[in-house]
Amino acid sequence: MDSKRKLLTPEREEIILAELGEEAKTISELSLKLDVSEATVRRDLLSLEEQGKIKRVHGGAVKMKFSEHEPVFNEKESIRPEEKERIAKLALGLIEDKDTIYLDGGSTVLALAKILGAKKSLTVVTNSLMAAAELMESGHSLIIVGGKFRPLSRTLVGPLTAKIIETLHVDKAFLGTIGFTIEDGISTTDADEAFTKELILKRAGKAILLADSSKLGKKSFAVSGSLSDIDVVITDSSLSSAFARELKKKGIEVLT
Amino acid sequence: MDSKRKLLTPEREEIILAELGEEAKTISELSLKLDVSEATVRRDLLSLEEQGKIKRVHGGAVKMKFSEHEPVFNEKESIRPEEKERIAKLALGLIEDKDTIYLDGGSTVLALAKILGAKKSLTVVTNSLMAAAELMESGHSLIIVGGKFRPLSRTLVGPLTAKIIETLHVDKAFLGTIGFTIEDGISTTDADEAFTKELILKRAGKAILLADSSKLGKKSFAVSGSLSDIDVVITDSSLSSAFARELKKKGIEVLT
DNA sequence: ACCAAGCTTGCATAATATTGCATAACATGT
DNA sequence: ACATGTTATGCAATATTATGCAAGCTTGGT
Repeated sequence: MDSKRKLLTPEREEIILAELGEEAKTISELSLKLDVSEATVRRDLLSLEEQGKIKRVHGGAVKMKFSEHEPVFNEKESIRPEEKERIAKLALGLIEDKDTIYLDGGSTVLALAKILGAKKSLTVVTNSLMAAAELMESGHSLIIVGGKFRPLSRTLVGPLTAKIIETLHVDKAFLGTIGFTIEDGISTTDADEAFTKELILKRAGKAILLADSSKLGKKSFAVSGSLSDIDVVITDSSLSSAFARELKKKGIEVLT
Repeated sequence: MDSKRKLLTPEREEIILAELGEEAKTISELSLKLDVSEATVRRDLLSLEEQGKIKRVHGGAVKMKFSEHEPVFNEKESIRPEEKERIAKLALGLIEDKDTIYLDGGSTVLALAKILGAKKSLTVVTNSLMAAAELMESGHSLIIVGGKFRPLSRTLVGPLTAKIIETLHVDKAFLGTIGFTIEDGISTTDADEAFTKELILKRAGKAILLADSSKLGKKSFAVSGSLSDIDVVITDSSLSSAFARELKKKGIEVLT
């Protein structure tokens, strides 16, 4: 079993994933198997956790359980699943254990909700029933913002959402959007939806926009806040460099 | 059982869940099986309870009835589906088109949510995500009360629910319960849940309790309001006539 | 009211994680 | 080939977490 040749990081990660496929493994088991120090195994596991592929626990790690629970709210097919997933993984890297975060509606943010199992002891506030369904059994503390239900996005929106949002503060807010431009910032098709987004922008320590590049430069009907409310934009690699430059000029961090 | 190495926390938890799937287990049984101290078993059980997966009882633990893997819509594990359905139909008769109603958690109220399609232009306020899922595409206007998510009942509970409930008024509130006695009225296992029930009782024109006869005379931990807050009780036919007489004496309408 | 069994809490200890740092391996440009 | 900066790895000191044990309190049954 033990090959002489030294294994590269991605090879080790592959093996780790395969091992974890069957059952949980301890650090020492993996260290022995891979013939590297436990410190290195920990670093590998850390990296895999950042990618949302595994969950570290005291003493070892387990594979992420794709909670294949019943679709309380059945899901529509998302258009670019792999890009959304990549964006979600970048967003995951911004979250620390014990954070209080806000999750907005939209399929990209939903992709983030699905991999939140990699973190511990989060307090998640959301207006998205899809995200809520995803997190029901995550073990994280879950707070749902009340309000009028908007069937199209399956989110809670409108003036009533202010009642709860205004009493809370979140460390990081992850928002989705329909359109995003330099001039107007984020915009959506529904005024109530925009209203709620604006509320949470004010209550968030850090506002993080998740938007695949198809949203950039597009403008929709109802505008929420301004560009200056956004701290970070996470998007995919087909972002034009001109757009990226503009954002950075405004002091917005860009991750791709 | 090859106890070759130390088990990781999630492994233990998984085994515990599997064991409980069959029947209730005592702490000492689990301690023996997992080869850890009883203190550790208790900590594991505590964690599982926080996740809403089990319920701890004196001497051991049992699996939660509303367990994660159970499909929401085939919630046939409800103990008496046909009686709940009959109760729901009676409740439906109290609802008029264009009413504003409140739906509480619990399987009996959920049965009512499932047949609300028979009515038109309702405004439905609820703290139950199960009911919300049911009504998502019903065409009725849907308002969800925000708050802390309680996995056990899949409802929103606690102080935050007050933020929205207190700004609303509903014509009729349909409540479920764990226990119902002449002395104390309705009672549940969770203080936050009780708190929210009490709130809605104050904001409802008419409070209607849906309770199959197994709930009557039973008393649980946390009491919500008093008997005088209830206007109507809908139950099944195996209600004792003595109990019915007591209720009528207090001015409560009884439907069976 | 009593007792035994079970629960909670605080604490000591062992196991595991994290961090900083030194070194080795690697890549890059000259 | 060499020097140089970068990354990966291992090691060790320190911090954190999990576990078991024991004292005191609570529960449930008689």
